[in-house]
Amino acid sequence: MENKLFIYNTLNRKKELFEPINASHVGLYVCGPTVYGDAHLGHARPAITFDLLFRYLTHLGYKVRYVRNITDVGHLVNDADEGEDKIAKKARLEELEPMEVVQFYTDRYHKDMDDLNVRKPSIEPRASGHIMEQMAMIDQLLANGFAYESNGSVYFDVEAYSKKYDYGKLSGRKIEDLISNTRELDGQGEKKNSFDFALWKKAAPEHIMRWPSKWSDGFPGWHMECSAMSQKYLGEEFDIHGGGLDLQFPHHECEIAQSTGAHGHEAVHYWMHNNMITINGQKMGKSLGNFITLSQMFSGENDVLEQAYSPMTVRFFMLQAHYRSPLDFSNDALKAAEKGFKRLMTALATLNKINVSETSTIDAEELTGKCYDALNDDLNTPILIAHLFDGVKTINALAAGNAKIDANNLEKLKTLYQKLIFDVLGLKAEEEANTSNEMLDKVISLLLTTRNEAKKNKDWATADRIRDELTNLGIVVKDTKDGFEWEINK
RNA sequence: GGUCUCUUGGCCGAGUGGCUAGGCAGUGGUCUGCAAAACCAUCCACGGCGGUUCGAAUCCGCCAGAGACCUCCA
Repeated sequence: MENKLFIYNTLNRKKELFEPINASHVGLYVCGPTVYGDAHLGHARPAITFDLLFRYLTHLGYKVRYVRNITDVGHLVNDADEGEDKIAKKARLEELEPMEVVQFYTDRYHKDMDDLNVRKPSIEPRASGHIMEQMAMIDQLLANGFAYESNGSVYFDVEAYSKKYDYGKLSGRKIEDLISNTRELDGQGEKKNSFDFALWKKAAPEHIMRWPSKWSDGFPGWHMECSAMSQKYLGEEFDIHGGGLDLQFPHHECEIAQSTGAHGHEAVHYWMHNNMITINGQKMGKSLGNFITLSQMFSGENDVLEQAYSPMTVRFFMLQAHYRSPLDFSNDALKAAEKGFKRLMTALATLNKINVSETSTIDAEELTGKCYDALNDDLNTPILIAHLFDGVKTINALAAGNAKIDANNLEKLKTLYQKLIFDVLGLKAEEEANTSNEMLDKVISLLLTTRNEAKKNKDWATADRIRDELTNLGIVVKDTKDGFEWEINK
């Protein structure tokens, strides 16, 4: 395959030609959700970004193993909760088994991802199912002298690591800066240095989720799971690791330190980070309480929302911005995306009705080249979509008879749109509500047929009355040349 | 406080040292019995002040404003 894909590598802060370790295979790891609540708009960003990457690499002919984890253990809550596990906290509040909570929100997450047409990863490992692997890696770090045990917990020794390797290379941080900038946290007294991080944490008595180990009854530290699971499924060295920009430090920095400390070399060749979703210019986040869940987006049930937005509207909205740019939520922006998406899909339908000519005023090859150039430039979907909209103008001109296209070019154009819109961008036609109710469809068709007969008889009063009454009921009537169309207005 | 990023037209959002981004909205038009929808055309721009340059919105500096990370976070 021709390899022209450039990826922005956070490690070097520049776009680099993507060259996989194995010419035909790609290993991709992405940090997945912590399943203690519904997924919000922010979760959709990495899911869609790396779904796009997964789809594009597959489209290019690579065999991709895409691993996206489920975090169901280990993350500490804020200090008010004294280190209680997030999952355990939720479980206590709702009097459910921790794993019941995990299952509930994992299922909800999967439903949201399906709605967004996000393809399932090849492997979706859970942290709780990989305690052994994490303990083994901790052993390795202890043996290599980059970790120490303290009061039943095990910590990563950042100072020792820094003597040999560069801690902070990913996020551009220096040890000296870290020394003065760490606040007091639970268990600080057990650590040699404030910036050391937990590999294994001894569980407090009230802590429900715990596993026995040689150090203590406890649970793995915040960052172990990704290092251990990526290694297990993708090897000690693999191609791409992705995640949200907010995970760059400390999470990904710690992952690098853990993997390097355990194996003597780095694991990841390309680090990719998607930017944040903001609302009124501020990050959308759980702790800020300003998030909109995906199911709320789809149903419209949130005070911030002026209406419901379909999953494809949300997906298209995100693809219209570059994944490394912050993206601000607003009703106006979503409405614009909704209309734009509709225009694109309408043109796609038009494309199938175009007549072939002997000659062609259209060069499909040129448009194809532009589209792939955009994708190859660090997945520049806004540019790609701009080119697709230029193509929409062309398609409409063809349909109106203002341009000509031969069979060869038409076939190329159709293939291009099919592949890019469905396979790569992962968009899909959304079923109109009217097809879901056959009875309603028949009744309205009857009414509109009657209306058309009235129109033929120039009985405008009757025709308008039917249209107006339907409009009052929330049904929009659209006359066409050979009949009518209708849809339910939201 | 430390590190870093950003500032584009009514809104969203690309890009670039000189050549139309694109979408939505607005305006005008085609179509229609009228409308809606669709389609066509079109207005509006690069935070402020300096500098480099033949030429900068694009490079550099300063100022102003916004944000991210430094703590679980997508």
